[in-house]
Amino acid sequence: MVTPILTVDTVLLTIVDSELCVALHQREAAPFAGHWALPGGFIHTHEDDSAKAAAARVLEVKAGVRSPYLEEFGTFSGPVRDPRGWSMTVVYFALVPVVSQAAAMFPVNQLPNLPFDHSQIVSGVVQRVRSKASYSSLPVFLCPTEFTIAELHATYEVVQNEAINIANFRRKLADLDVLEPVPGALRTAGRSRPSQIYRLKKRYKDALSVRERGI
Amino acid sequence: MVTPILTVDTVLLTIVDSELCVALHQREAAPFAGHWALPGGFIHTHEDDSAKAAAARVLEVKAGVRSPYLEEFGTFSGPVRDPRGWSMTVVYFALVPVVSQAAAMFPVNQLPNLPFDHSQIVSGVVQRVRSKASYSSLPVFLCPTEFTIAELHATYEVVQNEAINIANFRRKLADLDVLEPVPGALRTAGRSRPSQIYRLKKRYKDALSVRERGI
DNA sequence: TCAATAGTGTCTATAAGACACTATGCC
DNA sequence: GGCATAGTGTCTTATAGACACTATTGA
Repeated sequence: MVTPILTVDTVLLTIVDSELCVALHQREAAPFAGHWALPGGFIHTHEDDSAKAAAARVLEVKAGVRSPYLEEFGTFSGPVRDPRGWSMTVVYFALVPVVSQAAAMFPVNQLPNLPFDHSQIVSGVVQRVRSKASYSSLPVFLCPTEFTIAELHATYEVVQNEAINIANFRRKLADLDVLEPVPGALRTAGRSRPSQIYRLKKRYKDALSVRERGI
Repeated sequence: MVTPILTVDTVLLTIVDSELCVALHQREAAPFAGHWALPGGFIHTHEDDSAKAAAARVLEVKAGVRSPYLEEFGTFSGPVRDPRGWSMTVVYFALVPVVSQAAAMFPVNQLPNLPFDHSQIVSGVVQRVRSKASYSSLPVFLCPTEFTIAELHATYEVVQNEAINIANFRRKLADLDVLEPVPGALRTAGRSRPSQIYRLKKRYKDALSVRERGI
């Protein structure tokens, strides 16, 4: 019995210029050396405590990103997806506010051709993120640690790819109960009323708050 | 670099005497030979087209169950969960109406001690199934191919572990639009009005219908 | 004081939940 | 006819969505 090839791959998402973007990495080794692909790699059994830990390591090494929101998406496997033989990859997705220079970011709907089944993986993840955004606090992980409601609202609109009524958004956001105002912190932009700055409550630092009925 | 041990495990659920039950299998080989555990095994790269196909094969061989509703739950991995070394398992869960004699069924809240992290896996799957039941047609896969609304209602109540108003249940079930009446088929039980027999519409044979706002 | 964005209040439409009601079989 | 369960109608309450309104700053 031949042992399958086992890897982890990561889908690192962030927003650049009001567009949802994914990090790609130029492969160094065969197969597909030189091609853009998702940051991925083998599990190092001597240092990784889990597949998720391996994914976190890959993100740090290949994209310069540390401890983002990280969630398992699922596995992809089969005899033909990798030319080297029967393979399985465990896919994780991560959301970060900004990305170091180490990673090249591509808008999710203008991707180059990707090797393996990476195109399919990205579109699956984007679908999942859109879906979870519609009923949870997931998109806050695309914002910096401190932000205004207007900024978070814009983030939701980019992820959902549709206009969201800001008044109702505020109400539902209050229901989620994930944010706290930074005391005394206001942001002044132009000549309008300054807005309150918020941050995530501690207990939601790496958890989601979920609503029964949509945002 | 040491290659991880890679397996699939399955959580086969069904309802026996109004209780949600899981199939366990007595392990033949070490480690934990003789212990009750989830049906699982290695991927056979020469015959399995995917990890999911491996899970389907395991279910057929170890539990005598063929082509049920089968969904990936997630992976569990790490250096200590298997005494043989760094391991990963991909967990799939299956829902079936009845179970062949091949499998021993245990109520999910009266399980024996299970090896590896199988207890944690079962409770995770049960939580996921309960959650999906609350907004989708998932529990129909626990019913035989033909059933009455009352039977399906009872199934939902077992899965959700709470009373569901039958009148509202009918309305929401109609919204899901997954069932069709079997023409002319009625079920008579006792001296009351016979009930219409329904079956799944073809296009939902292995897909779910999902509602925005709960069942 | 006016422009601009922050933030609140409220009306309407729709869906959920409770529950009374009718329907239809067998005894 | 009456018992039992199938199945429907409808009233009340909660939530979503639309949108008008007030608040607060800088220019």
